[in-house]
Amino acid sequence: MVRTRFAPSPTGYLHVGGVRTALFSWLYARQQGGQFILRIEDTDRERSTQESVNAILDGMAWLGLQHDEGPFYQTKRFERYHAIIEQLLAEGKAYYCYCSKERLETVRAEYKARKQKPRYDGHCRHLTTPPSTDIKPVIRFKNPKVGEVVVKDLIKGTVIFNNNELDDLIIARPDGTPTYNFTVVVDDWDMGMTHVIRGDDHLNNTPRQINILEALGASVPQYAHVPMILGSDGQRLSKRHGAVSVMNYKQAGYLPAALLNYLVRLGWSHGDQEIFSIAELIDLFDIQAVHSSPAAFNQDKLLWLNQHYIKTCQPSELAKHLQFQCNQLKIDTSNGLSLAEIVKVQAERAKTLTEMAKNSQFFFGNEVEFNEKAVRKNLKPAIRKPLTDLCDRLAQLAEWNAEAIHAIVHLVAEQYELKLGKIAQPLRVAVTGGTVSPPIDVTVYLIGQSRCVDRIKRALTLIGTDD
RNA sequence: GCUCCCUUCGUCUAGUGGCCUAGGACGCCGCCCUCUCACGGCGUAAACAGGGGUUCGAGUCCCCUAGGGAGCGCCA
Repeated sequence: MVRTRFAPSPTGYLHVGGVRTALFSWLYARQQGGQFILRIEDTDRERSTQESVNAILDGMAWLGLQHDEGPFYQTKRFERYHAIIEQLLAEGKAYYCYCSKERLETVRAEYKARKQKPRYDGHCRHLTTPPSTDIKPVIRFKNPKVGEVVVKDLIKGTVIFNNNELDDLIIARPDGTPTYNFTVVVDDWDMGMTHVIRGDDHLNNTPRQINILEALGASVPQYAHVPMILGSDGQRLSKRHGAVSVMNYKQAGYLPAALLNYLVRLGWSHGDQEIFSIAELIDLFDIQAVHSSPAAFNQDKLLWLNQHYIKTCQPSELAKHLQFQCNQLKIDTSNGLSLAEIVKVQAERAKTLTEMAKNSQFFFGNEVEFNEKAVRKNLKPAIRKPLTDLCDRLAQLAEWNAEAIHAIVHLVAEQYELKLGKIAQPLRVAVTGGTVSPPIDVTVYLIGQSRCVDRIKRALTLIGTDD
């Protein structure tokens, strides 16, 4: 049974890079009929917060990346870690180190001066009796001094590390709390992880973890180190590149399906296919086909995908998302107009739901805000008569539907020998306040008869008298 | 500095020795459609980092160089 996990540390928001890793992990588990586990790595008590935990949980839920087990919290597993540390100590596979931080720094500097990788020199490795010192010791793992560790990475291929490059890492602090490289190992082992899919910044940690695993007599999982995501400038993706937290994307009006589709195509592809449903991904995704090189995040392409999903999403479903956006923007939608109807006509003219909400404000409320420039340009004296006429005809229209409205607009245009645009655009400004909207007939139809008539009348009062 | 990773259009990518005068997508630019904005359709420009090998033949295999990145914590 395949078991994968996502193991973020709750020290901030849920980053899109983390989401991509989680997605890969989740897809692999789903595809293999395995299980996906969520683990919160909160051993850094200084920086871990409940808000961050919530952000992770909320983000994963929003994206629909459901875990089968967990969330497990490392802070609740300290007894287990202690027990393993005691065992390693007893077996002579770990030892107390009384070196001062100052000494450690000196040692590192010395290695550096000798053009070698800075590391611990194993000073306390063979101590048989504790030295007389006030220093509370840390506990270090006895890393093998010779031989090599071969990592058969599903993405990076075979990577070989020499043990003499590795030092004896600290597995417990003076206060007894375990450190990262140790807790992951114990957890992955205890939780039966068969595949460890994580960011490639952990590739260098892998040989140490494998050594601990072997000292514990545990089996070594398969590894897949996924490259990180770059910003548009080729640097590691960070806040200064814009939104990096998944919740930012929710707020900004992106659909989960779009984000997921975008993220999966960053480093993975299936021929020339661009659009993938979740079901297709579960079927087609191949962890071994993930690129070993990093990829840059491209906002424009995400926007394109988002619009694609907006255009293809069920109106009733989209309406919920639009409602969320309207609430955020404090747009009152309680005037009875169906959001699903609005969504149908606005889908092809919005890349995000936030944009859609903003561009749909004229559908709500009674009053409309007239754009000064649009009024000046389109509501000129010459249009007064045709627009008045149009208004009357709309007011008298017995059957209020887009076809009938369409016919009336054309009729008035012909009557005054105006090109359609010459009457449609002033009408648009009159009923929406601006120059941009869906086709004028459906726009007028959706706004409704009485409101349209009221708005046109008001627009008529804005026309200057200088003719 | 050391160890490890990476390198096809601006970006995401196809490509697994001949099908490549390198394909698709986003974006850009142009044209068409058109009542606005869009959608859509069509089209243009745009890349194998450099150098050596191997081979009849290399984007594809090997080596070197250059460039980029990660790690080298009592952070995760």
